[in-house]
Amino acid sequence: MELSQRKEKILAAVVEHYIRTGEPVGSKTLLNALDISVSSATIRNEMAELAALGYLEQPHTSAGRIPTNEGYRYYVDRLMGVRQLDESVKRQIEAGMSIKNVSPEAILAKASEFLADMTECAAVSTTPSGENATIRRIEFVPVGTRTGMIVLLTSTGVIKSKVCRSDVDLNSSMIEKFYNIVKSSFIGVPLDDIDTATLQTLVASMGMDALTMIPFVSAVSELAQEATRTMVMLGGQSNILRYREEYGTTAYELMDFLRRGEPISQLLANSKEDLDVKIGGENQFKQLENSSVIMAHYNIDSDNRGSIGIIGPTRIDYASLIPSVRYLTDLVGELLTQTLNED
Amino acid sequence: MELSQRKEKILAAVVEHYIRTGEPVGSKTLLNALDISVSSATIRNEMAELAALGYLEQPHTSAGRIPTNEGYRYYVDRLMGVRQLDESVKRQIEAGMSIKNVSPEAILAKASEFLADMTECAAVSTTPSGENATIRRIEFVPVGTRTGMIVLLTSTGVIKSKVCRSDVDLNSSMIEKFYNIVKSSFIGVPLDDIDTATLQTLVASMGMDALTMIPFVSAVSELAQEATRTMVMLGGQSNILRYREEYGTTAYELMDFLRRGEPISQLLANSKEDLDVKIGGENQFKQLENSSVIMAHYNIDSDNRGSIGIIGPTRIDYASLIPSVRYLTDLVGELLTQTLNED
DNA sequence: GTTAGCACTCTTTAGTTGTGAGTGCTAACT
DNA sequence: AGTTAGCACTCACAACTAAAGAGTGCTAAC
Repeated sequence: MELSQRKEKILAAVVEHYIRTGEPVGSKTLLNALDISVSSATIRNEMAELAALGYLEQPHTSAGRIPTNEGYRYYVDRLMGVRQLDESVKRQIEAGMSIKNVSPEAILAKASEFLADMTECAAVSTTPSGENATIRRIEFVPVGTRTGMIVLLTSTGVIKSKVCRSDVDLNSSMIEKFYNIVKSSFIGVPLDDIDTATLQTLVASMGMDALTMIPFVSAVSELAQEATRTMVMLGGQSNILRYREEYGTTAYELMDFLRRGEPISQLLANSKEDLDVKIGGENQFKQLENSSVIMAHYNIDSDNRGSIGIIGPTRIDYASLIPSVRYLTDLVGELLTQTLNED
Repeated sequence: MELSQRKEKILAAVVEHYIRTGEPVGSKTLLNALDISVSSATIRNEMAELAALGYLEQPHTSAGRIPTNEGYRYYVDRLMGVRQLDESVKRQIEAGMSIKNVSPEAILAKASEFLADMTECAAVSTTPSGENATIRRIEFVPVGTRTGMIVLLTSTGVIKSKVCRSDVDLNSSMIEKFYNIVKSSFIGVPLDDIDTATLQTLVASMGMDALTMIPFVSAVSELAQEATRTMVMLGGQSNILRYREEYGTTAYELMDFLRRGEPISQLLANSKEDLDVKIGGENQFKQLENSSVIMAHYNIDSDNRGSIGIIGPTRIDYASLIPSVRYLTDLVGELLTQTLNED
């Protein structure tokens, strides 16, 4: 649906004013905000048509107009200036993310935290998906008479470790056996393939050694699962309360939804675009019907991607937040690429 | 201040009724709740005196009475029956905490999460303090041509690891040198002593090897710091919103306060009692002036203790939550002792 | 197509009134 | 002296009314 230039101008002004003030905007207000030489009556007529087209709505008869979800959508797709990010903001983001010598998880946790503070929204991020990753290496580090730490390194550069406990005292022949098992059954194997079925056949084939090896083998399996699972990092839940006005009593449901992680993970994974905006009901989850999500994706390599996003009310400041999310996401992508590929 | 038996009965009834309903309680209501053969007028007189003594207050002239902080305090200290925990609740807690093969952090995170769900309050826990802990062992696991994982094991059984990156390719002589440094300068050293000053003298004494060793040495130092730092695990922030009524707009401040971690850590550490209840303003932080904190401490050994607590409105159900917090904390203490002492 | 003008709608705020819960006090009772 | 019935009093709360104000939609003229 193509709108006249004047309608577009009016729609944009309504959206921007409403985003700024949270108040329905009337024809007179627009007259001031808009440098257009028509009267308020004309604007009223145009607004009435915009309402008929479904881009604006009235909370009640004698109030100004507010954008509908379709109104926001039109604005985001066609009207919003693709603002270039201020140099100062860029530097602020870079400063915020200048942490080093840390794990991918810590980088992403920091990203959520920082993005939440910066945008005053709730922020989420997911760890790299690591699809098709295989086990590159496994090490066993004895730390006690019966305990050792197993370190797993994936082909995507992720390192996971876990302490495990043997039922009997460790000795060098056991460790040797463990490394044999690792070499024959784990190295080069895709992480997804390490399921309980595989482990059972493996254990079965070990004969009388099985019992002592079980803790080690299952530790490897848990590590493999951890390395596969994309984790969701959540930051700034409390920012939801900044928008009490628009959320009312549903604030609790939203916070609870965010906490769950799993649906967020789906939400982010379902988006194929490089950068995606979902407005209100466009989100598949009803808990988000009054929220907008701005999300971007980072790519470490073709098999290894993740997402970062913010969640706020539908009257979020799209024009200035979208570039921030994009820039931060790109930056995190670079940081992760560095971290994971250097060795 | 010693109250007459009848006054105590009335105070207890007011507290319990108010905790249950959230409504100010009047003399007639008490008449029903109390199996006492006096008239409402007598109760009114008694309540007036309790108010004069500072144990009760009136939101406004023509409303019933609600307990003051002092009222709650008297109730908690002297009136509340030290209820024995139901067997079913015990089993519920045990079931909730039956996770195995995980790190102390994961146990405590789970404890916060579970306790929050169970009590419908926000819950916090701190990792063991590890005072006076020393470095027991350090291992280096090569994982790439230039990267390796350093594993640090403390005398208290805590294991921390970190990936670090060398500026040059690793070779066996470097690793040997690293182990020499470890043996001479780290093993047996208290974690607290590993500060930047010590490291500088250490690096200075290494002469020309210093440059290549710096990443390793500083990684050890970071690990030592991580192992010292008590972390705060937070669960169920969203439960704050269950008490919108009592928190109103301060809900945001409270959530923000919880998120900070550091003050929580102080709060928990400042309590010397085995189990401690802080009511409203008894807390040193003004963000908690409308909240009560129930906290308990676990002891792994004399140098190694931590805390678990819940935070809710002052009209929290002390009688039934205190035993739950205590039981869970004891259980976590046992779990951690097992985890940390077995090797 | 645009605009001035005006009646109309509907929210918001303030003011009014009535109701009910609950108190505090007094005087009588045990 | 402690207890109780009785009653006047207070005050939040809800329901209602009135006035104000913002903003619209429509009509008729430009």
